[in-house]
Amino acid sequence: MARRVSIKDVAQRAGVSWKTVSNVVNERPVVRADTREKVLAAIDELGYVPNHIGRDLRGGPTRSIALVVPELQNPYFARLAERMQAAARERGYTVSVEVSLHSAEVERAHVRGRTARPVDAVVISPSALEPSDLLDRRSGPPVVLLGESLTAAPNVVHVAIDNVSSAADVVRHLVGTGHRRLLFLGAEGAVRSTGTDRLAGFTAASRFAELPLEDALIRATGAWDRESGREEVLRALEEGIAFDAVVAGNDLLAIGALAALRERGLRVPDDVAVVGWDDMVEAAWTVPTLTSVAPDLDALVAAALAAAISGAERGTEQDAERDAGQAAAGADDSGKRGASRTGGAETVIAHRLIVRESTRA
Amino acid sequence: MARRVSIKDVAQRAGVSWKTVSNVVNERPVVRADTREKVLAAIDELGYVPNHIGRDLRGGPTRSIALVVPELQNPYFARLAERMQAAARERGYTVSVEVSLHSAEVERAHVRGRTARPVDAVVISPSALEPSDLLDRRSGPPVVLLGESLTAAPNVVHVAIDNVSSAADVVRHLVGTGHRRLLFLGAEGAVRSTGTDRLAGFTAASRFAELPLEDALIRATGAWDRESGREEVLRALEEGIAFDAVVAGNDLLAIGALAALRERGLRVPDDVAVVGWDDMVEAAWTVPTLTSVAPDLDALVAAALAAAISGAERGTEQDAERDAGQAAAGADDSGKRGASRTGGAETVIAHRLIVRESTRA
DNA sequence: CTGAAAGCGCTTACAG
DNA sequence: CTGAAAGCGCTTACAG
Repeated sequence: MARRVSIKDVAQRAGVSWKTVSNVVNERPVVRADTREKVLAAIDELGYVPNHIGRDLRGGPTRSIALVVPELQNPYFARLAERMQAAARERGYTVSVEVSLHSAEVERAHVRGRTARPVDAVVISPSALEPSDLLDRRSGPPVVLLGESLTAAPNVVHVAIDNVSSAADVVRHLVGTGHRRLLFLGAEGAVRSTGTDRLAGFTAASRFAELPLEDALIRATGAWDRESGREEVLRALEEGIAFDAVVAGNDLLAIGALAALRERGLRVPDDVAVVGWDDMVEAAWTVPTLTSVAPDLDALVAAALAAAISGAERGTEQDAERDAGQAAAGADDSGKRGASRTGGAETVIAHRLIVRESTRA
Repeated sequence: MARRVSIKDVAQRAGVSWKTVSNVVNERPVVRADTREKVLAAIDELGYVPNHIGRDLRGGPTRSIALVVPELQNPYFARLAERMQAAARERGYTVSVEVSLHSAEVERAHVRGRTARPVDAVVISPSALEPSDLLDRRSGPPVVLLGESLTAAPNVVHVAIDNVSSAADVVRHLVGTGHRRLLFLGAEGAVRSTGTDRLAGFTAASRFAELPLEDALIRATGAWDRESGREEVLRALEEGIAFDAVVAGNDLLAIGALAALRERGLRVPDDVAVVGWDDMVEAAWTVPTLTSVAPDLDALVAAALAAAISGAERGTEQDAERDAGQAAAGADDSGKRGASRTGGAETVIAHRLIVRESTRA
């Protein structure tokens, strides 16, 4: 349909130069009140919205952040995305939700800034990313990792609950309600991840409580979804492994466990207790309802956003410094930059165990 | 961190003019093979990704589509978004997922193209949008409405399952399994919507089957989520309304109904059968599992995307035509434009009723 | 307080 | 086949 209305249309309508319109839009205090009114009126009549593309191209901050999640099928990520977008909107930022579908390539591209549209920062819940992807990068936007510290790398910070202690909390709760043979669902490979940290906490606490820790009680799953959880619990049952509780790496796996136990006629929590992580909304609606480790989601979103924005603003400053430096004399400012980029900051988010029917004594 | 690598860096590295790089990137067949190789090598070494912002600003297609959904908390929308983004990626388009949180203002802004970054088309699952929002607009991107035809408007098409007949299918299934007092959950207001169409089909089929249709059996809910479904069923029960089946406007409401019935000691499906719409993944995991109307999601995504892309391409052509016309003589090309913009196209997506435990005889 | 200039990265005609 | 020019919408110095 008709052409988009540009700053020049507004200028013409208001009878001023189009640079003046820019001054009004950007709330620069140099415009006389009546000129300002005229311009505002014209903006309103024409329904003008500044085209951010012009600004973006101009350089400087785009005020946009990419949120990269492995999938949106997992309601935890869906909720996270929804909250992050709403919270960012309030702060004048735009969040573009990118679904990686567990593709290392997609994750890498974002982390390295190899995307068609530049952003000021990327918040990523990594799934296939490897430490080297973060260490190798010679450039790229500030990165906020949701979850474990894959590795310490410059310009990368982490926001996560304390997965090791939350796992210990889970074990304590289970031991306190009389369970001893705990099956861990969702063991993962070598790269440090949410799963490896939860397992580490599980193992440490189990050892401390002198619980059995046979290999057969530590189970990997194909994926972290309902069906994988169900299949792995069925498999354990078929193998004749005895256990009186399932500690699942997330709620989806736990829901699958619930289904497997029901299929085999085992009662939850009487025969087997079940716990998960994430406190998805669904956890309050399963039969029986599901005990789960709940991250303080508001805090998580706020911290991730704050880190992204501060990274974005720092990034912009640095660019300014660097440009200034280059313009001045091509000076080597590596010292200065190194200082402001010390990475490895980790924000720990509070969590609590929401006890529901799947683990009552 | 370091400046983004631009087309000029590549040109310098390859020892050609930067316009030649553009020719290579855009696969224009005017570049000699060895020049081309050199450029490709430089692109690879530098990790150059064309900055789409430059293209966007240049005008013409951005190859990006906005998908506006009311919420991501509803797993149906989350899955839709995930699929749409993946499908679009395959076709060289970008999908930006925008959560409106049921805000009429946000929905309106997108439909009118009053957004900070222009897109080629918008696919929207409207929640608060009114017919006038579509009729009034004098400009804006091609719109694909997911769901009912709010109204016939130029440059707006619809993609949806046949909600009226799917509701009739639900009633037929219920009558066939011996149910007569059906409670409808999720009645909505005056504006035509998914809910009103499902209710219309429900009402028509009920009348045809000579089922009771008292006002008390048609229930509105606060929202279309689990808790609203639960509350409304509890309310109906408290009012002493007798019913032997619940027809819920979506699966979330149905899951709430399941919980309410369980709380009151009613057995599903023996005492009360329950059906929903959407066939969310969760429907296969509830207790009992939930009978649901499943849209052919692949077809829905494909149709919505095809409609958006064809709208986008048509839009671009028109712009070209218009510009040409203006350049030539400021000719009035309204006739031409009117013809290519005839709106009101509706694509009907196949659906089927997935029968699960919540309605077995 | 307002106006004219330069430039962000790219593409689209056009000239050589 | 390759190069130089203009312009998309905007902001950021700078001049009047």
